Amino acid sequence: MAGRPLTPSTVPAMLEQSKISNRLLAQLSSEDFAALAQHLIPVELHRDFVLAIPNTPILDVFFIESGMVSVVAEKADGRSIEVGVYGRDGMGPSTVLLGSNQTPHHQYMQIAGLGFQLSTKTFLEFVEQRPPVRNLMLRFIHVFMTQTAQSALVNGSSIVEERLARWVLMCRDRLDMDEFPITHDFLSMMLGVRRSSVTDAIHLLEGDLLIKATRGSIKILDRVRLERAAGASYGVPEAEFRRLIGDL
Amino acid sequence: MAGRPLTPSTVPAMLEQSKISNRLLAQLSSEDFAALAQHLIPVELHRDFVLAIPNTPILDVFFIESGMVSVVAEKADGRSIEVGVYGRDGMGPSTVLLGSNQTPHHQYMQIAGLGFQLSTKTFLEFVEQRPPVRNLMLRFIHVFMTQTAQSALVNGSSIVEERLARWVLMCRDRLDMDEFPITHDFLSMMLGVRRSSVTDAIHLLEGDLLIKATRGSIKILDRVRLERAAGASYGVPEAEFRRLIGDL
DNA sequence: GACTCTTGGTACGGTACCGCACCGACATGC
DNA sequence: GCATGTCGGTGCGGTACCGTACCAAGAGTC
Repeated sequence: MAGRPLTPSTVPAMLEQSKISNRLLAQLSSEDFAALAQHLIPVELHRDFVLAIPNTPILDVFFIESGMVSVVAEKADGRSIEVGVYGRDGMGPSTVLLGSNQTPHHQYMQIAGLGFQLSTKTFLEFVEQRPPVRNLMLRFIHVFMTQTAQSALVNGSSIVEERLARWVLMCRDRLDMDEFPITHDFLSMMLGVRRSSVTDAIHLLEGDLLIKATRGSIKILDRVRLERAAGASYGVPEAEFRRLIGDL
Repeated sequence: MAGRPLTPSTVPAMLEQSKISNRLLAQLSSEDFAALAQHLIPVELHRDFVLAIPNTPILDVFFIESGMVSVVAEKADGRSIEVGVYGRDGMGPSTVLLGSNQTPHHQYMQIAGLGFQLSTKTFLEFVEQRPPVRNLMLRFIHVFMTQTAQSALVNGSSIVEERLARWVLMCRDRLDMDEFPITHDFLSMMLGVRRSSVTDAIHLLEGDLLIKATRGSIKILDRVRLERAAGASYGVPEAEFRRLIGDL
């Protein structure tokens, strides 16, 4: 595959599967990958880039190479909360695979990155013809559901400090950096708490030397102890991912 | 179909689709229903009947005719919370359709009822051959995901009184009774709060004459105003169900 | 009728949040 | 240099919960 001469139809991307970060694309058979690659348009996904508007037809789907997507549910009264995240571990909006061409949730880039775009129509036609691809995508959806359920669990039973530690770990898992740009204000929307509650929780984790926060950025100092700080909030969906898809 | 003589292979159930309560089975084409009906074993589902044990192979799936299933996530520290419910509106454990033969969650009958059982293997072979059936099931999974996301949202941003009102409404939607058996203790597990917080919330709703609680039972007095009390906590997954499947 | 178990009402102090607000530190642009 | 906007630290009173505990009312058993 590599080194095959460029032809007009393959100009947009001469992709080598071995260089792909996306865990789903990396899992495909080389044939499936080659066939899908023809449709993948490399795109830059800037911060706040919108992947889905609530209750609006989803025209394109995205495989994430880097950066992170927040999936956010909003109440009629304006309060909102993150119900899941994905990055190089997934694709979305995955709801199109379940026969719904729209979702009640927001989806936007929380951390800027790169990805591949293709039309929903093309994607669905493709997976329809390739059951193994479809099955892989469905397993990802199961893992994502588990993550949403975990959010429901911790939102109802864990203190902010633990939930913050979980969020930082989930972010770390999807980026290859120990430091990433995020403001207290955004975190407060993700966790569904007051901005100053986030500030307090950050100070607690900083006091234990687990993270170091600077203006607009958080850096992980001690991942192992950070997992301990997250306690039972972290781990279940991550284990499901490894069981059903592979290493994160 | 009706009145066809009983033969050994069809003895377990001579089912008429028009008499089925389950919303998914009712949506099937008459052919698909007839084919599936041969595999359906009518079962009584007593209170606390277990449909899924966490991280344990799922050997059978169930279409619910009456009663209600709680899907419960549990943290390592023992705290647990309900992440979804289903009854005649669905089936489960639906995760088998996503290629996972187990789930990290508990599933058990919260309100006793009736249903149909069939082996996971038979079910998966059946849907594999019948795309319309499969697609219907996947749409149900989308709706269920929406419900879990809504739980994450309200657990993080609504007071107990609202969440209780939501739970009562979800229960009402799946049973045809305005009164159903449930203790404060069970509700406290479902909502992830203290038992006496449930008692307090019940008293608030009773004070507004929205419900009437007696020992081990809750009765709805005014559904319209109860929806108002639930506020933005209730409605989103229910709208998705109507959009993608039909009347509840 | 006495016993036991389940269920629900109530109370206590404690705390993890809340809404709101203010101000200083920092970054960007001119 | 100054202006403007973003971001984070802090404080205040308030409240919706918490953990724990005790007791009474109802329901089933013998």
